[in-house]
Amino acid sequence: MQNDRSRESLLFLTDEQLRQGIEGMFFAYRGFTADPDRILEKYNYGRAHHRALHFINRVPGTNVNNLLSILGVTKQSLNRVLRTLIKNELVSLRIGTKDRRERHLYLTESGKSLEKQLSTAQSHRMREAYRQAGPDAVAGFKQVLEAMMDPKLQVTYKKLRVS
Amino acid sequence: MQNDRSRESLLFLTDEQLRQGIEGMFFAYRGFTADPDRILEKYNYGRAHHRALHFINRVPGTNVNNLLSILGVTKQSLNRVLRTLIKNELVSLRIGTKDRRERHLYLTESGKSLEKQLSTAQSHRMREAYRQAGPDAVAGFKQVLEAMMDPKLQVTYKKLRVS
DNA sequence: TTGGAATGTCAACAAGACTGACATAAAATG
DNA sequence: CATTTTATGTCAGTCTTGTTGACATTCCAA
Repeated sequence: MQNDRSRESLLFLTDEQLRQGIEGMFFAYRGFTADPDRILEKYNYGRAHHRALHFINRVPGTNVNNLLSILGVTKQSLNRVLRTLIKNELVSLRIGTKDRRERHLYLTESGKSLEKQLSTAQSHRMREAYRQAGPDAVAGFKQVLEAMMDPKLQVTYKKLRVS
Repeated sequence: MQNDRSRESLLFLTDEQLRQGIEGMFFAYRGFTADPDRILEKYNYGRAHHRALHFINRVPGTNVNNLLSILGVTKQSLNRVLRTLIKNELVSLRIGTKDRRERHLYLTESGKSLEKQLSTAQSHRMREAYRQAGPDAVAGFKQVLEAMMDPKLQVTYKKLRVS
């Protein structure tokens, strides 16, 4: 049974198909980041700033540790980015009421504005790609992406979906 | 007519759907690079080396300019990587016969061996994701990826497919 | 009260991208 | 033949984003 399924699946998974997937991810990711990158450049920010803005917007009031586990970088690395964003008043800190060690992160109005600008640009390309490919393709796209994630990130991804 | 199509398309393209796509790309790309990254670390190479190895393997005998346009980096940046790979005898140079300014790049046996190791690891995850998602999903996945690329890279991508 | 967790900060470093300037060789062109 | 353009390499310097390691502060919890 297991054997039948494997054999069947392997039939359409040629090396060529896999290679196409690999190169597809590589080239598509370039497109995926190209538009926000152009905007970020104007403000002298980088992709790390974008990612922080995106997820603070997605999970307002998140603490630093949670953001760290989503972004998968070291606290020192994130801290540098957050320091800039706070200094420039795109992000605000609120000390936790329950646990006062925790810093809860929020976007300020300017932060929301920049995040909106970035996500609009990125969504525009995504929307166009979705439109060209059609609804069925989009469903498949998401299935494959989800299956490609590390299990832990898959959980993180799904949690974001629910909230 | 244009209007009908737009309205219809917009129906399934909620902000939530687009956001999911964005986060999906972000988390999936992490998974996509995770396995090769672990191997590269052992040899003190980075993603840039992997990309060079991948495309030299894909287009044996490519010249530097062609590789530059595929990778989308500066020659200084690529040169640093190539220098290391040539020094460590993973890549070999041959001066062009027709145009002797050109350097044609090839993988040596050790180069092929490392490339194989990396692509095997990366393909394994891709294969698993494909298997889990199924053939239809894979077709959709590729359609969306292709539509997400910059037009120029789309051409590059297709050229690789043909050769 | 003491240990540990959450957070922040400083210093040092590396990869990998960038720009700019310059060198060389060879092809192409007037 | 002289000049320009192309392909490539290299040096120097900068930036972003990641890393480790060390250490301080705050404060919850046993």
